[in-house]
Amino acid sequence: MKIATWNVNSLKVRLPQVLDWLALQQADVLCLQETKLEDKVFPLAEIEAAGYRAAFVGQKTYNGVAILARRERGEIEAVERGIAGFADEQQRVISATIGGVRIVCAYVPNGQSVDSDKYQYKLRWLAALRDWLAAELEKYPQLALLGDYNIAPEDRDVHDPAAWQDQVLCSAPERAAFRGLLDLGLTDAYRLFEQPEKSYSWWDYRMMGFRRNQGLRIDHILLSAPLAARCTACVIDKEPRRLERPSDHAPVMATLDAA
DNA sequence: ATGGCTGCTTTGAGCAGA
Repeated sequence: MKIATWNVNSLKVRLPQVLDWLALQQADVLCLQETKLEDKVFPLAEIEAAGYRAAFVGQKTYNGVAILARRERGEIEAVERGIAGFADEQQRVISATIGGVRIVCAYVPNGQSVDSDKYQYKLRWLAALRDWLAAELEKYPQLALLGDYNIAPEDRDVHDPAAWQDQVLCSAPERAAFRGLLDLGLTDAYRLFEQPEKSYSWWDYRMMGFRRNQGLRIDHILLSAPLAARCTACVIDKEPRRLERPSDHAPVMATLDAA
């Protein structure tokens, strides 16, 4: 079972790339962030025509998340939107069960800068996510949290750690929040395996960030212990970032052995 | 030192992203 996450920065613009990527990779589950689409205009027909089902929640202009699942994998079950107990107008979380695996698709707030109100919202949001996930893991021991975390967990996930030190995406409180998720018993699938140095999942559109590999690793797949035991690979696919009109994020994909 | 790109918005300059 191949499960993946991709911040597409507008599904309206990136839908052809998403469909091409699914056909190429044959991913079973793809979590999308920043769809930027209201539910009434979500391209469900095109996705179904490609052999996938979808659960989604969105809004105009900002945020928006979706879970796509290959029809052969069966129904998308027990769909839940948002973080229970955390009222939030921003559509950043959707969860569902596919093939016995609880999939949580998350778009963590960006935070803008460490001295902004948005940063405080990000930290509150992450605390609520952790508390909610603690309970979800009791209900669903086979749980994967996939998405755009907007956190580079360690300096090795940053092209220029000195420049980014204490900046948003890299600050100590954000990294502590990331470790708080690991403390729930989750494992960073990417770090289960030997990986190339200077591996990133996001590159700034400006200043030829991608060509110079000036990036950050901020998109992650965290696995509960039973799933980590089944994980045989985790990769960042940089190919879509090379396309015309790319998202600024690359997809991340983990492979799980049969249970 | 600043902004450097992209997508979006009751179309056009400003926002948000990271």
